[in-house]
Amino acid sequence: MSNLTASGSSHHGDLKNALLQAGEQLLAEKGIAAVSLRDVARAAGVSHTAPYRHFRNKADLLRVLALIGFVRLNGEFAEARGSEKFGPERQLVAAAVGYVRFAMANPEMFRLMFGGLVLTDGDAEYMVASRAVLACLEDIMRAGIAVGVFRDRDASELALVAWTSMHGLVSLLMSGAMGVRAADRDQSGKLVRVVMQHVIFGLSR
Amino acid sequence: MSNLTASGSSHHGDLKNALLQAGEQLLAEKGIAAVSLRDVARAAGVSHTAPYRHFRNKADLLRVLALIGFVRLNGEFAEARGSEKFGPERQLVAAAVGYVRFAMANPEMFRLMFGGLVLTDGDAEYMVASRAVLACLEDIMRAGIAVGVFRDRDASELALVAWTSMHGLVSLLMSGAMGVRAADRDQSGKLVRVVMQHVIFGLSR
DNA sequence: ACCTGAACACCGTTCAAGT
DNA sequence: ACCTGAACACCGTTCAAGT
Repeated sequence: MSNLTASGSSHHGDLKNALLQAGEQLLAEKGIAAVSLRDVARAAGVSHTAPYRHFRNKADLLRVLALIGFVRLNGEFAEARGSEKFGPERQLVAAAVGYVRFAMANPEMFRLMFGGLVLTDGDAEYMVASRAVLACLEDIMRAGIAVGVFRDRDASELALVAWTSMHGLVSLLMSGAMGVRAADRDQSGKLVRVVMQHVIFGLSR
Repeated sequence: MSNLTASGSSHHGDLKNALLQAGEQLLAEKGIAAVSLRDVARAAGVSHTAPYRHFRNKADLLRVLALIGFVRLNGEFAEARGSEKFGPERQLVAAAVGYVRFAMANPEMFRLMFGGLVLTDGDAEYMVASRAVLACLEDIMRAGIAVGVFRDRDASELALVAWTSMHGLVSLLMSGAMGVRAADRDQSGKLVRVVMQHVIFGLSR
């Protein structure tokens, strides 16, 4: 009578991954506020107490989900940096565009990652994951300083400014505080470029 | 037998305000995730169905709470601009410092305002409230352009860059993604100045 | 008009118990 | 080791009913 709900064979070995997969899907579909641990378990085809074998509680599952989000975001950044035929400025713009694209494609994941609902104030894994994002930007800035296009300051300082700008832009865009509706993503591309143009101008010598 | 819970005489006329007041306090104390409509009603000394006379549902109460937050934030900005003896650059730094101070003093309120949990995707009041924040920054930028310290661009464009930067900084700071623990607010003051210095450099001619 | 109490369909979490 | 089912103390929301 137990309905094995789609999403492939799961109930044998790696229930943990099945739960995370179901969680990510529910997060994207129903939004962070509407995702319940019982729903996740249901979607994975197990009883609602089974998740407690693999996660301390609901917050812990969400925390791991956020970490997965950081891995995805890092991938987007790495891709931007990978296009080495571009100069540092264009790599920085590409990173910002990737940032926006990631947030637009996974809005609820983005909220989960930066909404502060998950944070244990000093969670080691979370800090490692988020620092990796900053590190990728630092690489770009360092290269730009070496070539002489960016100001000769601490690379981490410049990276922080860059991250701050693109994060603020995306964050405001997605919160709705900028008055841009969810449907108008085309215009946002232009917005990103305008803002990043100013930021790069400020970071350049 | 009904316990009239502190917070002054409320149960007669303006239950709506009493509920908002209780809501704001609970939000600050227990965090956005832990605030329940029943708790709010309890704190206001009424039954848990009474709030429905004044708010459509829980989300509606939270939405109004967020609007109150914007009023507070605007006050902080207005104060920064009010110090007219300062030039536009220092007014901008003052605004950023005020932004940080507000977020630090009301972290859960800040999350509520920008966390996207409340947004009805085009709520009129929300858009008015958030645009007022941008307008205040625009005034500063316009003044700076007129005096010749900022680049001669659209004031709204420069204001957007400024808002983006300070919001991103505060947002990352508070999410914990920057690895700064909640206790270290002193260092953040320095951080704000460093970032804003770069931003202003980019906005200046 | 404004508030209450019971009721409904949900939660997260715990725990004894099954294989 | 891994999962289940009942149980507990909560939710948000609705609705008939009271004053």
